[in-house]
Amino acid sequence: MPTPERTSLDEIVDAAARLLDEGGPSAVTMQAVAQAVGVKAPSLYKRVRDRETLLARVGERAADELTARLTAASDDLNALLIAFRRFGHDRPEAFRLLFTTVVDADRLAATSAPVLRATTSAVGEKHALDAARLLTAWATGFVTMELGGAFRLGGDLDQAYDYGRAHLVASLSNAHDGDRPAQGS
Amino acid sequence: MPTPERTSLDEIVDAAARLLDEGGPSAVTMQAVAQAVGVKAPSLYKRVRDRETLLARVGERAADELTARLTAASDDLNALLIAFRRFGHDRPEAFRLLFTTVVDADRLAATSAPVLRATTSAVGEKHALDAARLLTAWATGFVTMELGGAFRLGGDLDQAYDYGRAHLVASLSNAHDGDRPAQGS
DNA sequence: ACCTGAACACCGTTCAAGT
DNA sequence: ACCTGAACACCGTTCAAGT
Repeated sequence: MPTPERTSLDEIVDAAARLLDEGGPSAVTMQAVAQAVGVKAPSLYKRVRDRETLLARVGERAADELTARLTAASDDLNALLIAFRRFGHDRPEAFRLLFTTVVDADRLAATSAPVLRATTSAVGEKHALDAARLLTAWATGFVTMELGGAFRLGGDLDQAYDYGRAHLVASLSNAHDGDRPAQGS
Repeated sequence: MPTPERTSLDEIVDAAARLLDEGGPSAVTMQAVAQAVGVKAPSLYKRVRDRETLLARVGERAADELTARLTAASDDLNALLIAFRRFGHDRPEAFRLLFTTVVDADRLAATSAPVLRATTSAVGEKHALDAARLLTAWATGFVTMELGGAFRLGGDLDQAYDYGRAHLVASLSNAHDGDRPAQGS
């Protein structure tokens, strides 16, 4: 006689994401997740291999949310960089998880797509990937250091981000003109 | 009758750093550290408050090593950026720990000093801190993403780092001329 | 004064037994 | 077919007892 399902993978990942946001990775215990969805810890292993893959699922959700935010930023470099940092502020633990767990190649490509479109129109196809890596590395490092408290030499961090963003966007727009199609062609 | 000391804080932190390098944070158990220095786990609590502060000590060592490497890079922006990445490659787990644990302000200032000297001569005092943050954020993000496997859209990562480094150093050198003292004055 | 065995609370995970 | 209690191995940490 089959027992009715008392939860689902979706509900489990939801609960894990909520616990992560509220208390960091150490708060995501199998027991806490189980209690949040109304079962006992061993039942979770019917839906998920182990804690590590559960956290990987949470990381995938975070990647998808970031992709949605970046896609909504409409291929504008400044808007993309601002949306990226805002995601880090809104969901710091999810942001950290993104760069801790390994995300699959397809999802990675989806997240990168809006940035690549924007850099392609800024510096041309030839250097679009290099430019995208320059921008995402900078933004990732800035937010990582900001969240980790590594920026404590004074000054306004909003202004520091603006400085870097303006500098990068301007210098990318000015660079590599020779590699872009001539204007008006 | 006093028992002779069978270990020391230095030896304990050494062992923890070695375990971190070899197996990541999860390999740094109090039992493994204790065994490595020849005592039982409870004895560690005579020298260190708890595991978290032990990892903080390891992080401080890593910060000091990075400071030494950057100081040896002699205030040249390109050399600094290359040395920074090399540290990440040589000690990936220590690198990650640096941006996970909170390092104290004095040590942070010491690590930043060589970079600030180099950016001061590149863009002038007024924007030295902004420029230092731009460079360290980029390098931190690049190495973090590289170590985490977030760069998988193809291409040579050495070349990608060169691209970013050359772009940043050149654009910083060209920018802010108005804020620097006139040449030869 | 340092070290240790024993104990405690808390993990992740497995599995036989229930329905 | 899903759920659970019980159990296991393994953590970090405390503390009374040893020397």
